[in-house]
Amino acid sequence: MGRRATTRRIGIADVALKAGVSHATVSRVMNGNFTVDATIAARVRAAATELNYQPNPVGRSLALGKTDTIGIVVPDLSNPTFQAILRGLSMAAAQDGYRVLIADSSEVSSEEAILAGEARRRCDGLVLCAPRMSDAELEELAPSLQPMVLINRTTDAHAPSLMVDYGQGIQELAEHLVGLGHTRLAFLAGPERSASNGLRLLGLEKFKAGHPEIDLQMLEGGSNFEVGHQSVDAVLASGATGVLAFNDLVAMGLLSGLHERGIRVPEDISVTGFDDIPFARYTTPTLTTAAVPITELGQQAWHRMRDLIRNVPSDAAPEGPTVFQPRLEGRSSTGPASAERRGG
Amino acid sequence: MGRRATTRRIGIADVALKAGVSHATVSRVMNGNFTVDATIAARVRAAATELNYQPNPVGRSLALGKTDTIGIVVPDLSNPTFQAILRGLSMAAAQDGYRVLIADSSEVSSEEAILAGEARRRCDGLVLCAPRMSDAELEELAPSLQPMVLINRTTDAHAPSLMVDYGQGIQELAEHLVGLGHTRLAFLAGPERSASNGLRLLGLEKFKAGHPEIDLQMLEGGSNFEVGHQSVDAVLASGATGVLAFNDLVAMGLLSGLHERGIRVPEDISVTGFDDIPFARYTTPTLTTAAVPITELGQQAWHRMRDLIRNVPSDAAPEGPTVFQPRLEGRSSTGPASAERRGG
DNA sequence: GAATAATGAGAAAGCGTTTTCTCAGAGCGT
DNA sequence: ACGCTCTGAGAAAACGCTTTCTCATTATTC
Repeated sequence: MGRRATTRRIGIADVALKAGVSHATVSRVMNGNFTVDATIAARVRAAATELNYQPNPVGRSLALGKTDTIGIVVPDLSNPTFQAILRGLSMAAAQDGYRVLIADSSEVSSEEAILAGEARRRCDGLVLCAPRMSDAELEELAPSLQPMVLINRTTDAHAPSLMVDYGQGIQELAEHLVGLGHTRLAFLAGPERSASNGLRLLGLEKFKAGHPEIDLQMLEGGSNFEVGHQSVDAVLASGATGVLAFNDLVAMGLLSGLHERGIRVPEDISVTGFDDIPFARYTTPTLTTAAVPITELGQQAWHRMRDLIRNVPSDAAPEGPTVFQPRLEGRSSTGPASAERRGG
Repeated sequence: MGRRATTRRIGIADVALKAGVSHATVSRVMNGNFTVDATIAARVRAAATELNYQPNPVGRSLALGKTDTIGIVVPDLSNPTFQAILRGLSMAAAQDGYRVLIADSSEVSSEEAILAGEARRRCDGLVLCAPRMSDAELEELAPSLQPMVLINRTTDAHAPSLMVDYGQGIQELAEHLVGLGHTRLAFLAGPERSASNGLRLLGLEKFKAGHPEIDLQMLEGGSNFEVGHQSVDAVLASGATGVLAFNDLVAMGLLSGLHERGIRVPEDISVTGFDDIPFARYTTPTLTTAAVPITELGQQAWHRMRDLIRNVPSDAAPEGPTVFQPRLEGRSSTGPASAERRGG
């Protein structure tokens, strides 16, 4: 038997009693079923407002087999990128009366699977944001997580996938620096397990192939301020005049570290970020970066999810992953390579 | 009758059938009830794993009268402060096996009440983050939202409340500027409806009373980058040498705008922020601000909520609001008032 | 005016659990 | 050997809702 709450919430039965009708009729009225006589409907509505009746969503969910909630699994909620996706998703879902449940895996990829499964059971669908789990695990898990939408990840299992073309974006940034006369570049890489870092590396391979004359060094890194800030020495040691940071956060950390050393940006060194987070317009100097329409990505994630939930035939949605192209956002952290450093 | 899913999820009944026991026994085993014979328990567990049985949380919620979920209502998810609270709350709640449901009111205070009520019914409790609704409305709503925790807001209705002492913080920042020799200050205010802006104004009133010699001007503002960026003219026109921005975002916008005009910070003008968001350490110059332990605030919100849910006697928790004191974080965006501007 | 169709509302089953109630059977003492 | 307690498991109610099924009432038609 269920637990009896200390003060029982008022339910459909109370309204039915007060209006002198059956549970069924109350339910019908509450759901706008027009097979109910107008007089009775009015009486029920009156009773409902008088008792301040609010249907219990849990009972509703059980009967209807849906929760009007979707889950989102993110590796780290402190990352502005994931925050923006969450926001876009949440806003878009709210438009259609859906709520968002959060599951933060704290970058612990081993917990991700359990977390995802648990979240999925509470929701009508799941958005997996750049999952850190292996391809094999993802594919194995996929069936039990449907309907599911992937962000910055693909899988052979059938699931819509939204990708940002980080490879193309980083290439454009590199080309941008080359166009400014830089010949020695450095890439401040991101986290090992990050799929988006892999895409950047792939893009840079292509870039290298197309520009054998350019010296491009790979430096170890990460994804936050501290990493950028602590990389000043490595960057200077590399002799690069143009630095491609993994993302805007790293770039900002680097900018700050360079400033402390009295090294001028862009006069001495040019720096680029990635993502175009809102802050990038307001750094000093303003940050050249590759803009990712991240909020739109969250929105799109919801739209794909909605199609799945509503069972829209899959041929209405694109088969392969939807790819978002970053847009080069030239600002003042990049400039012509300085004459003296250009030489060596 | 409930909706029959296209492919029925496997339920407790399937496990019971396979193990040759009753629903009840399966439930007992799954919940670690030791009144079940070890042999039978093992058989049930085997059946469960073989069928990959996962209890349906909705059914569970209905029977148990709890959802293991709490809701958070925020005025704007794009605000780093609310993001940080959300993060702290989510992490802390996850520790105790609770999930967080998001309700973003998009600063529309009229929707807030409905949103809150709806979220509450889906959850075991509600965290209201700086609600924009009126005091009267909040108090009227409070009973139906219990258990509830307030952040940056109080109410006469009984509910734990976590407050940041913005008044004290802004006073310290102002004192800091005065200590550096500034005599003409300006406050770039926040949104009208924001309670935290009201607290800052109150603090500044006190400050004025204690420093009749200081010229403190109030400038209209807001809470984001753009506002700070667009306020450069107003700030310059005010003749102030020290500017108290509503928060770090506004300060960063201002910093950027001043930089574009070639006005040096802190040599020509000193600027302070508020909140100490992670970015504040990495602006150029680094931002003097009042640090708010915001993630801890989210954490505390969960702990208060947990006490309410577990029905811990209220005398265990403090009666009045818990107040968090901001800590002055002196960095390089503030410096001695310049001789030439100090005069006029 | 009687047979038929249309309308509207109640009874009850079902959603998937938990938990109380109940009772069969085992263990034990006398 | 009989009655007692105790253990363990099944039957069934409860959680709060939706919806099908069913049937009573009224409207329609020849």
